[in-house]
Amino acid sequence: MTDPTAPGPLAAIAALMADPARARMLAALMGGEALTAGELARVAGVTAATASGHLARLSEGGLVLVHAQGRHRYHRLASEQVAAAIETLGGLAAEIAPARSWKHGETARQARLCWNHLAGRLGVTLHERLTGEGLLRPVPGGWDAVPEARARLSATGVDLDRADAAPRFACDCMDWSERRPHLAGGLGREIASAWIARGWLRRLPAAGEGDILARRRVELTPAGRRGLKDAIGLETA
Amino acid sequence: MTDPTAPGPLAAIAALMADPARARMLAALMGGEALTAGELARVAGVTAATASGHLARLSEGGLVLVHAQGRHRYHRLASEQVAAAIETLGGLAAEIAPARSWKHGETARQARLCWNHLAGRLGVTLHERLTGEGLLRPVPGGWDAVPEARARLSATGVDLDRADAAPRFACDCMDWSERRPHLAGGLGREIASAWIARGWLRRLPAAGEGDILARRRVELTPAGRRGLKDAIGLETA
DNA sequence: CGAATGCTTCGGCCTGGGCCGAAGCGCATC
DNA sequence: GATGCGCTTCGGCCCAGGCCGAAGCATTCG
Repeated sequence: MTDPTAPGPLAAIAALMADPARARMLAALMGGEALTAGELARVAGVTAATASGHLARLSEGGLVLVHAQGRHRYHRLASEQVAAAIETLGGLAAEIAPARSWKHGETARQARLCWNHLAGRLGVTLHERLTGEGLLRPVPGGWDAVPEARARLSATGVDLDRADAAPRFACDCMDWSERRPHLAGGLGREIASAWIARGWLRRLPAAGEGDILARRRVELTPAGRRGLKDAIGLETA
Repeated sequence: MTDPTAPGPLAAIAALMADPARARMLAALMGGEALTAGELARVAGVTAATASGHLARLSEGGLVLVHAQGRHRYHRLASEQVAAAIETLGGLAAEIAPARSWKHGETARQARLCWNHLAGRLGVTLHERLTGEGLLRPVPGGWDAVPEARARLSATGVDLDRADAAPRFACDCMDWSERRPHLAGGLGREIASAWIARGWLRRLPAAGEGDILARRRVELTPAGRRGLKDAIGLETA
């Protein structure tokens, strides 16, 4: 009945992440953007042929979704769960591996994207502020926003209707660099996209060739710093 | 400077989990007990020689700690982080893989151990109860227990001094089967060990040959059911 | 209708690493 | 000490799978 050579579900998923080229692709996709096969081949450092094989395995394995558009094929992470798994594994790697692997990690610790939401010190601080002030209240499976929180966030351009429509309004995602939760779910996604659109957050260029965090780096702009202070009283270092 | 053939930190960690035999070993260690090399060889379904090689890699990779005692060598998971990574990856696997891989999973969804703390519906319900009632209050990086919570938990045999001594008093660990957080940290550990010692929780035997959740299964005893109701008003299904 | 571009498929090469049996080593027991 | 047991090391076998270049489809553009 059961195939004795079956790798087992955990090993099968881990194997998809266990190849350096695929790992680099997944890391790049943690920036939240959908990337073409060619772009992913470049970040992985392999030829198009090799990349194509890897991407086929990733999408067949359910980690990545593909969307053909013209002669391009756009790839993105399949779900919040996938992002959480990569983030968690990355955190473990950072803890275990020699620090040199992450020598460019300092700027990313300040602020970075975790798929579609905000991570790093900024993401964690935001989470602590919102939950500590009672603006978010614990509900089964996550958090709910009190009316005042909705009003204040709405004023920063966050689309709360779209956040409400998500399967999860707000839940936690463990932040590897801070070892504390940051905000995920519909609200986390809308906050990140609104603040980027508003110019409060800006994507940063890669720190160098083969920068594994390349597509995830963001920084808080001066306007963002002022805005956060005014809107929710968040003082940033 | 940087070795171009280096697998990258994420891939290196994933590779350790990507082998079926190693994955079964790690799954067994999620039960929280320290197991000998021989026991792990058996659960992995390989000879002692092969198991020895795997265990060397796991400990060199930092996922597992070894403790020699007489002619036995006891192995256990290295940290909360490692447990969290395995749990998250397992959750992803459960979401993606066909349900048949987890046909015996139903009992484990009710209650199981996640390394040293309680998971499954019971673990999640407990978390919701404690946070929802205000017995645990959000603090930066986790939760703190209000005095009444300390008194009530203490009455169930939980050693709060040992919980306080842990690097984290109480924090969240994402539960794969429920997709909600359960309680980890020092408090999570002490709760699990106290309630097992008190006979409120009982370890269950494996559901069959090659049961990947074998060493993690627990059940709430009738005494435990009554005790939880009396102590913290937790009604269990 | 070519020609260029993005991507996939195919075939062949090659290495990493999983597997075992046999032998070796250390501890515990007698 | 001698014997037994748990575990590791060594040597050799074998195969999954990563890599590429070349060729084959699509799509878009001139």
